[in-house]
Amino acid sequence: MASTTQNSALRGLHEALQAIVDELARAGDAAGTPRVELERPRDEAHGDFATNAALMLAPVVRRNPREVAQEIAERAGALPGVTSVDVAGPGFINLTMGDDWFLETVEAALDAGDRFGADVVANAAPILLEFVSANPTGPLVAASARHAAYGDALARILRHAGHDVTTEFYVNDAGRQVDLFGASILARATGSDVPEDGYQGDYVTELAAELGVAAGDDPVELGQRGVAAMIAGMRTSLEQLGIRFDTFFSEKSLHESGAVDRGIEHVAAAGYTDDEDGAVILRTTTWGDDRDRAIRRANGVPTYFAADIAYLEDKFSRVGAGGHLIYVLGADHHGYIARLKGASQALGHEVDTPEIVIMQMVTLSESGEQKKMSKRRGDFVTAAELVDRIGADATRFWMLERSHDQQLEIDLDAASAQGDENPVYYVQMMHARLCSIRRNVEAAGLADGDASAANEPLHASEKRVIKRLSELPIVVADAAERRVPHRVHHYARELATDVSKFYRDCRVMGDGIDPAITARRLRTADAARSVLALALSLVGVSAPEAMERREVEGGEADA
RNA sequence: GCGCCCGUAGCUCAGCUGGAUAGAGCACCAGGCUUCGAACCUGGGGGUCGGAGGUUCGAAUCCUUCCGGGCGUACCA
Repeated sequence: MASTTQNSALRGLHEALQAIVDELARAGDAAGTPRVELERPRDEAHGDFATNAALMLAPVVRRNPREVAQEIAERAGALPGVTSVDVAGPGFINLTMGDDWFLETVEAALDAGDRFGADVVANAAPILLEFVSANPTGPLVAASARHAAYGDALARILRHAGHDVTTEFYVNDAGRQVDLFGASILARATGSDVPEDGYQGDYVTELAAELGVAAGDDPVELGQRGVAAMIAGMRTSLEQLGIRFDTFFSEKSLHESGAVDRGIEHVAAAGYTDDEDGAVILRTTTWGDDRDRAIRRANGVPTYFAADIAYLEDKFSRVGAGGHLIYVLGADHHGYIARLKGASQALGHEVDTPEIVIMQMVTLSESGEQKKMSKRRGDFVTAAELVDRIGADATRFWMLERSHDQQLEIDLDAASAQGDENPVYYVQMMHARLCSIRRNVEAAGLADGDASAANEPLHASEKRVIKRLSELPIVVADAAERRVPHRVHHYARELATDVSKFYRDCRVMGDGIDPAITARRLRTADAARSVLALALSLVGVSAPEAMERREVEGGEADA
């Protein structure tokens, strides 16, 4: 059982409110019980937290919302940490918390350390998470960096939330495209024309030189060697981003092991296929696909989709009963959803698995102009170039700035800037500043003061930081359940902003500051530092203890 | 044609499992450094949440429809 320490005082409050509502729902003979929300009111005058519990419950028990609110409020007022409750508007319940509650929250965050908000999911099923899976016929492109940043952050968040996660990269090292790649390499090496639909980029020429290609080489074998080289390069690019996959899964291995043939037999034996002029067709329209799909051609060769079926079956066997599959696919793959889910059911699995997340496109712009990207023409920005230009932390931070179902445009001018335009440095700076405060307090020998002797109320800015800290477990749970790592990115920025205000209003040490206040504020600063570092780590961004001092621009200010 | 995603401030976008006066960053204007890091902070201007209907006590959020943009629609991989 997860301890309340890890789950924070806020989660405890949330659960207590839910319990009150559950009870009133039962008492009111309601069919179900609504899920109540606990949120931060926009206006701080409304209290520290607010809940829509009464507004949710009222319709279920067919009573007046304000009346229900009054009833909930009476009970909520008795909850630990709550100092006052009031009912406002149509039936909002506003809660104000006492200083003790805030101080406990700080201690809870410090006790939990990097396990704060961990193990928050109820059903921690094992998850096999596949992402990137870029075609190995070229280098990793900048767009793939979005998939990489998203998938890796999601894996980190899911693990923190309690899931056992395996990350996987599916390598399309089989089929016609690999042969075509080999033929393109050979053509580049020998100076002949690249085949139609072949790969044109300069990287192919470079690769040919690297591989020491000679005129008589076998294009098929060259294709395999080329793929191996591209995968090695992708691994390097991913590692520059701090991303390491648990497994690279070879499509070719499915063909070689006979798994593809077995998959075809499996769905055929289940009675879901038709023979069409010698080809084997899977009736995916049974499950909502807009057309049936060939899995074996008339010439006997299995299609790409047949390998997908075998891969799906292999994944199911590895993740085990109760396990869960997540595919992260590009927007240009949305047509796969129906057929993949169809294949899953043809194999006898449940409807809602595998889960497919569609990532929208990302584009890069510079000087107000969008950069074109075409892999065939070889005209693209690689992930490695992007990282060289703006750095790994900025790449990951920017790639996670937006929801995955939103198209994203990254302005390279802003992303490579060292100043205000670049929020990643703002967040890191706040972390460095908190580290600096601790260093200063330690140097002054004030780090071990008695915080409990502090006898003035907490400043609003200090309370605001602590409220934000208390929300991390909820943010993690939400980001994990809804597969939205950008929530954690935004959380980190909000926390950084709160830290900045705390820094402004609550000097930790200095002349005239009571040592007890110094001790208490240092606890808050330490907790904020710990949670900020944790949030950054969940999105794969580093939390430096110090940053290079930035020189004053120009210098003519004094002139 | 059909299918999926999107349309919120000048720009890039949060908010979308319905709730209080629609937010952030950037850009713009005006201020602020003798003390823990100014990569910062304070204030200001800027919105028919693409349009129109509907459901609801309440809609940026749900439904219908139209308009606009992206992507897809292979016995390619």
